[in-house]
Amino acid sequence: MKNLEEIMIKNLVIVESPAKAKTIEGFLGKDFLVKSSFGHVRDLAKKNLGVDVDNDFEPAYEISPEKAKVIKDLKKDAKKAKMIWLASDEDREGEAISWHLIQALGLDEEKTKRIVFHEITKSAILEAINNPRSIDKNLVDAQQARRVLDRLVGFELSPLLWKKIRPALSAGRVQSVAVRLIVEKEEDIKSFKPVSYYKVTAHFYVKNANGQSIMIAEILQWFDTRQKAQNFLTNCIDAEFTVENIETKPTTKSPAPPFTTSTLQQEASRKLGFSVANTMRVAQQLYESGKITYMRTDSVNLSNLALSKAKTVITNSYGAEYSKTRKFATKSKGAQEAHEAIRPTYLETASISGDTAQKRLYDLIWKRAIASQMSNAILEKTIITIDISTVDEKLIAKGEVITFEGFLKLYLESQDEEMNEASEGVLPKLTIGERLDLKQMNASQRFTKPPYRYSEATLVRKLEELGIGRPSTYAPIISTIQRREYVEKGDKQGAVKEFTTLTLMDGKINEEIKKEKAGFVKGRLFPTDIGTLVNTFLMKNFKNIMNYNFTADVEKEFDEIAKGQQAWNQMINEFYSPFHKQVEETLKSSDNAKGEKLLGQDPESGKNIYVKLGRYGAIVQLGDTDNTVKPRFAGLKKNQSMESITLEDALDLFKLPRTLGDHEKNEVIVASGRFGPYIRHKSSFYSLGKNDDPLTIQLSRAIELIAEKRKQDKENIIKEFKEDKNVKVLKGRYGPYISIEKSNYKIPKNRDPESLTLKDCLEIAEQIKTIKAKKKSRKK
DNA sequence: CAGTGAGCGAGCTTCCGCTTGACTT
Repeated sequence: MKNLEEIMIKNLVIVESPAKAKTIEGFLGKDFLVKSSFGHVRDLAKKNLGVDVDNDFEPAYEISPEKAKVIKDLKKDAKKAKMIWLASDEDREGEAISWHLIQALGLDEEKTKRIVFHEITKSAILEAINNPRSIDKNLVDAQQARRVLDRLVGFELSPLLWKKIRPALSAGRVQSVAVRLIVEKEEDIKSFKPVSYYKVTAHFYVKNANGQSIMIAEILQWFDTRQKAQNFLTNCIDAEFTVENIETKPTTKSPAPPFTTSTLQQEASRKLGFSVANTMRVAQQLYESGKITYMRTDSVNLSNLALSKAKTVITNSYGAEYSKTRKFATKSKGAQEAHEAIRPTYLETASISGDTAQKRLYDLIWKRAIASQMSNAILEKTIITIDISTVDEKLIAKGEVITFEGFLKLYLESQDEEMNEASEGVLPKLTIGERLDLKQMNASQRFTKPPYRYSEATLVRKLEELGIGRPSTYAPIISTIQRREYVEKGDKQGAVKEFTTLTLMDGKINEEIKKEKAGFVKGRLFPTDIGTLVNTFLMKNFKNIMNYNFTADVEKEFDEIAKGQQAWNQMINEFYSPFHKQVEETLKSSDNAKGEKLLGQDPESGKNIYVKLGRYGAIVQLGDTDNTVKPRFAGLKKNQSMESITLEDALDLFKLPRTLGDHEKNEVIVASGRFGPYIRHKSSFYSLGKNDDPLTIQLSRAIELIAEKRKQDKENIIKEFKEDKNVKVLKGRYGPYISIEKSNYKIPKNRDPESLTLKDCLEIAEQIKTIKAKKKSRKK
């Protein structure tokens, strides 16, 4: 039976994703075999440049090693099929995938057809089958131009960094600009000078249904000095407050469009605290289990089927007045819209089974998609203007009441940063001309805020805004720039700030100094020394590549190629000739790219002290390298940076290592290493505590630390063997393990660590070693 | 988990965009 089926394959359809293949196969019936290419199948040669720059930029393509099996299987199926339908995505990359498939599979054009659809519905697919076309070579060429340009930029700039700064660094059209954004944000924050101002608010007693309450109004103008604020309050001491005007106007709020990759990443970060990578991992699980549509998309479009389904769901759950069918248009630069927006596959399914993360992300996607098809919310905004008899300034109270919830019943998009405290709620019923009874008036000191550092999600938003990167690359970009150590994710500490408040109450003005702790923010992106250094180097020598518009500009050219108005290798030539010259000139210039900076002279020896980038990070150097005497080096501390370190800081760093004295007839030395400050004693190492300062620590404290560590080590011993002192069973951070000389081995779960014999230990170690060796050889 | 850093200079590193898999017989 199985054989019969295989022989009778009439049609082979190739899509990009296996989950998609499964769905489509269900629509098409038994005459169609649907397979997946798993994305691109060929790429430029991994070694060397992969592009022949002397021969019209001829690309050297090879089947990606991890795709060898895919190609082998597809070849087998293609041989048996009467017709092959290439159904990769309808965009530049998708067109190229189809073209590469023809080449890699050696397909006969006579029996090959290209079809496209951008929603996975039966009707869309049948329509596609009925309207096949041939490969759009112009679109393929646009992709080749994109690919070759990225390779040339990446593989010429990176080696330049290896020579000029340090090995294994990288640069590219996308990652280098992402780093630039973060470096420049940090510069903006550093140069920011907060300005203080005074904001005046008044509290009035008012009557409402429950008796008495308080209404808050504020002066829209700010006072730039304390004196002006105080003068204003003084003028108000004997003032009368009268309702001058009440303005009420209806306004509406519209729902946000359904999710794209970028908006999903942002909202999951704000509402669920997910990292970009986590969001994508969970979304992939939802997609593979058929719960949501494709999660890498730049489109806000929903299929007609989804629109009508949403209408039914909303009408049934909330009533027809809550439904409003909307078509959203994509705004973002360079969007290619090969897919639908991200939405639940079955809109009638409001919640799913799965783990907590899956449930929460699904809930977010469902609410966002449904809300996007709901009516506007209708609000009533009220503005009450209050006259002050003694001054010109007016007090304003703002209120907002929802008269029809609409989509707000379900979902409201969050903001990235804390909004100004707009106390908008229900206002009391007042009449024009009514006199108001003042409880108190405050003039409170505020400070303008520095720019916000990027989080992963806000960086993605910025990149998308600039048209840099694609839905499939936002998460990898973020991990690349962190893996290269250009950028670090860290927390922003909230600093305590003092501010002045003046209060007018019962005819008197009181001054009070208050303290306020600014919010602690998690997961911000900070540039590292090396990130800053590489950015400075690239900005100096490759301003054109680093330009925020570079991608947008070359995209315009890719579009021309796609329209057949320009040959792709001609476009690349026009870019490459000057670019390559730039690279060669930069290589020649004996530029000091290690960021070396003279901090001053050592007051004792008069030798120069520099800060620069060493092989393992930033270091300070005492003495010059051209002398016969070897200079001294010391690494910077964790919280120091090349940019801000001073001569005094550097001199402190050279005070280590220090000898504290003798203990057990051996010297006790304190020094600073890769993992922070430590004590060395009898060739053993002891880390300093959090509150110990290596510059001031005393011998007594060091002895204490040594004793503590010894005690801890003893407690960690589960088992020792008299026969072989090198083998031990120990308790570690990740559970019990076997230590043999300097290597550690995890104990299998089904073994009891207490009862292991020496022979057992050696056997376990041997097993783990052979498994590891196998894995290594397979990787190669 | 390990406590370096120049110089000498083998052989290595690197891009962006598409997609998930993962050992045996």
